[in-house]
Amino acid sequence: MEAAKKIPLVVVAGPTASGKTAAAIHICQHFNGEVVSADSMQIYKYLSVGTAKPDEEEKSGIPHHLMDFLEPSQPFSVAEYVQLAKEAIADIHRRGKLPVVVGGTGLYIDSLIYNIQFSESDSDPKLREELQQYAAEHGNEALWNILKEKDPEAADNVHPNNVGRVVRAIEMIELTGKTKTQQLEESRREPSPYDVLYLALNYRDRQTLYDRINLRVNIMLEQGLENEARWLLEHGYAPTAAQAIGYKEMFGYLNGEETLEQAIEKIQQGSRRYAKRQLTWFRRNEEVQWLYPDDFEEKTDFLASLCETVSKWRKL
RNA sequence: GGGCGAGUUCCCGAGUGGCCAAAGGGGGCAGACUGUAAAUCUGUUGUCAGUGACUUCGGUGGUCCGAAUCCACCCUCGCCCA
Repeated sequence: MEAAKKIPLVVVAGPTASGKTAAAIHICQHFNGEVVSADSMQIYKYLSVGTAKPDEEEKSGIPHHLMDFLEPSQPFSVAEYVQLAKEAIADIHRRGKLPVVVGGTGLYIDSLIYNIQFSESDSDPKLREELQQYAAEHGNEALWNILKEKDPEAADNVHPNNVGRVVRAIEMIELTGKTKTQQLEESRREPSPYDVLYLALNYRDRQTLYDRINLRVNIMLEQGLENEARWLLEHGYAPTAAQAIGYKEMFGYLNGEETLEQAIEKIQQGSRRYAKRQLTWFRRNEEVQWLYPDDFEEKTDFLASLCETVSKWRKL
């Protein structure tokens, strides 16, 4: 009903190595768009090969936002992402262009497009430390029981072994005086300012996706993943950046703890498992429109079909 | 040619007469997910049928009420002696 007033926005999601980047750039070229990255690792500078950032040639002159702007020594969070992405989108829209949100970080995408409100207070490292310690000494169950008492509903939604989540739920209460359950509810009160076309790429044949992943890892190595990993090791990195697949596995090799072959295998396997988790995330969202490149003989046919989907949506 | 050791479910690996469809780990599959999210966590993993049945532990044949577990022969691999 209010759709006309909302900001139109296309999301191109999907698992790693599914072809999101190329698809998004294609959309931008045909619909006068600009890319807003929704990737928790491409935000970092210097981590380029390993995060599969598009190079200048691939970008084809399309502006890319929220990519390649943060030092690896800096931590980052969803809340910050949403804040920055909102600003970027508003700016793109103001200039009469179409924002195209591209990435595989489901949490970032959904928090952004469903307009999740994050509370002011964020985290308390000291408290986290204490709670972690408590779990280590008394058991995960014991810590979980504390949560169960303060916020039964939140407790029922988190497994005792997921200590990080249990800690955060308790932290939320300590920091704000409100339970996680309350805060979740409050976070969804603001309606979304966006009119979203939520696309996600996938392959009908899982093996095709896995083959693409394995191949891409090999290419990353040829393109200098090792050097980027070495750079990270020498210059230091925040816990956030330390999680990036490709780098953490290379550290073992660089330290002489394992062979290059072992590292490569781990990277490929880690990437495959990551892709699976991404699929689980996007699959549960009924709003997502799935697109399957392997339904088409030629890549150009797929891209044409993609444009058609976007066209139809724009005419609504 | 002789001696010894090993062959277990997708992989590694426990199991040495019943409590074994077979520990544990890996991998696979499925799921959860609101300030670390490329992270974290959960479930499941012989087949079929809903408390049961059926096929499996290199092969074949035996012993036994009963075998992955014992015996015989055979095959394959590893090490040692020729």
